[in-house]
Amino acid sequence: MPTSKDVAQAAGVAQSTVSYVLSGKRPISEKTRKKVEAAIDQLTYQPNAGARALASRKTRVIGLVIPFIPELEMGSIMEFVSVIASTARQYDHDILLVTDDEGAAGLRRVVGQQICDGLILMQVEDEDERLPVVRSLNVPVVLIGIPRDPSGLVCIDADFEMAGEHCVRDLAAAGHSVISVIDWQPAVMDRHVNYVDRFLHGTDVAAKALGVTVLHLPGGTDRATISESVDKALASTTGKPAFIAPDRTIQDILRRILSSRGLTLGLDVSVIGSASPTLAELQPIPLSTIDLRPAEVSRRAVKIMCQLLEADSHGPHESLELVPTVITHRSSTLRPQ
Amino acid sequence: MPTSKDVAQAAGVAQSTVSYVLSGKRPISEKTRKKVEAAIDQLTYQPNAGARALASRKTRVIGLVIPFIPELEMGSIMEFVSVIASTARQYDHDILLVTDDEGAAGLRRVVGQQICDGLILMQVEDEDERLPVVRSLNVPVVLIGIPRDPSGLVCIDADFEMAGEHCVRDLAAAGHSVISVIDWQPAVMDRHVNYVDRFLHGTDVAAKALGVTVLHLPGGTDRATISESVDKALASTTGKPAFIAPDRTIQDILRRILSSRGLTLGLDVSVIGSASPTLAELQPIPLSTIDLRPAEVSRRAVKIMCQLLEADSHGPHESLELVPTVITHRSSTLRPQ
DNA sequence: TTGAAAGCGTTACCAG
DNA sequence: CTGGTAACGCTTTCAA
Repeated sequence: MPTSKDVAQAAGVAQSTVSYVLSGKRPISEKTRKKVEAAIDQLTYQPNAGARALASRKTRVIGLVIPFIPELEMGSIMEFVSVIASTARQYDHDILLVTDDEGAAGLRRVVGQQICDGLILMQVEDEDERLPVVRSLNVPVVLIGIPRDPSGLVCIDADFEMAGEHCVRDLAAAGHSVISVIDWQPAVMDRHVNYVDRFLHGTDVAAKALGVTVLHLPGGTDRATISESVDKALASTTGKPAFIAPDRTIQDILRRILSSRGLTLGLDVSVIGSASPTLAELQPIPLSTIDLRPAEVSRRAVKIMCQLLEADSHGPHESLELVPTVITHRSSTLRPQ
Repeated sequence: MPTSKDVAQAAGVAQSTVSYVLSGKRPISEKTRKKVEAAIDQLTYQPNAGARALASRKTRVIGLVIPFIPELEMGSIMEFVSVIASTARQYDHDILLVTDDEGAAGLRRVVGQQICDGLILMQVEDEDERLPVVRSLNVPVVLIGIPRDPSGLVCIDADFEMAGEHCVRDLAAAGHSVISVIDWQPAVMDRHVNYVDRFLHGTDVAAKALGVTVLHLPGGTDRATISESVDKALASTTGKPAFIAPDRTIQDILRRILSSRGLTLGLDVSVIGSASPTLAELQPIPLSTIDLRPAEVSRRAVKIMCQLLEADSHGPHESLELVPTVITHRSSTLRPQ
């Protein structure tokens, strides 16, 4: 493997000049730049990351802490991971995976060994045990999710409250006055992931504003619970029933229950739920879809991180950004079941 | 941040001794080891990864090349990623994400800059454009998937042929003499991912051996295509129809089509397909499930990689390992739709 | 069993 | 605008 020394020799300049050509940190005459660049791609030189990190104290690597929760929708996590990784590349950074099963020790390790310059945490919970650690870590950290106490932290997430409002407004606009919200699955509820409360709060706010009734009914992974919830919903609705089902697994079960009762989605009953457009293409949610825009959230998380790294003013930062959610109307493309 | 020099000073030994205590590459007296260890955790010393990489020419990082194919089951990719990352940690390595949208250049970059010591490629296709690159890369590479020409490469994958055989045998044992295979979705078929052919070949082999008939019918993401396939299947079966649907998205559509025709899964019709155990839990596939054991494939891929890194005999290696698939019988837990 | 010192390949400062 | 050189923090060889 050629080194910058080899390049310098080949170009007949000093090693530092090679470095400056690459970094652009000082003016270089057109002539020597050409010479150096020629030597670089003749030798197919690539700078050694370790040496660079050692000398510059910057790894250009961002640690991404991925959750390991079997109950969670793996597909949606992957959407974050994938977008985060490609966005990082756009800012000339790489992504190192930090699995959550290493726990807080893992965070200390990657930061302590200076394997990465900053951390992005996914699936931040209300009272997250990792928070005290990251606060003390002295590197930039971006949270995807809003903990109960976000003070001193940089947080970003989808605007779940807006999503909840969207849903209720959309159904109210369609003429529904009683709307049933099927909760997330218990595994999610129990973890107190903060977005659940925000979403539900959004539905309540919109309900109050519009003078419609919102019923909160338990969800679950078994037909029985949801079946019961559907019973309750149908009993308390006189007109066409309306459902909000934010959890994708539950949407699926709900859809089957409704169709097994002979209710045609979009015709006899309205359902609205969250899904990314691509996924909605494959498994359409009837009527409308809330797009929580995971890709946009991911992109912004990386962008914020890279700005923090750029600035690297080592004082603690604090910010809270909510990415607007959108409703995608899909009624027209709806195929009756 | 404390350095090994600080540790050495605090322990009253040479810097090299600290290094040897950590690496265990030469015998250390109990006494000095104690002193050094005390100093290490008193200073909360952690070795600097960059410096270590520079001196030892080993980063202890493995590049994981993740596919970006929107049509693909994101959830199953995440299962690989997640297991690969935690297994790597067990071998004291980390995982760096390499997104496939960087293409072959990305591989050259991470290896050239010596950001990682080896590469694991996911979703290897029959004629994969990345193969010539990795062959020339001079670092250990492990492929998950079997390309048409695996010479000089280290490959590992689920034994899809065995999976195909399993399915046919299972259905034949249940009394079916005509079995319909619904193909993967076209997006997958078109990429010529090698496992499709292997799976289908497996079904044919078993069919021949057992004297049953296997029908190959087109799959897709739209109801119409699959609906047609179901028509054909029903027309050519006299007894209880049997389906094999390896693609998860297609399973879902198939299931809905069958139930909309009043066919109760497991009772009027047999369906068998692949699913990870967790997913099967949520959406039980009637009769049986083929478990392709992605976690096991992932673990072995990492293990092989780490063995190659250990050995680091720089000659090209070649091996081909198929992880046995299993059939999980789930009939007992089946809830009729 | 231990210590001293020479790299590893960059970056960045100090001169010119 | 460019060159020389001292770090950066570790590993490893050579000596003792």
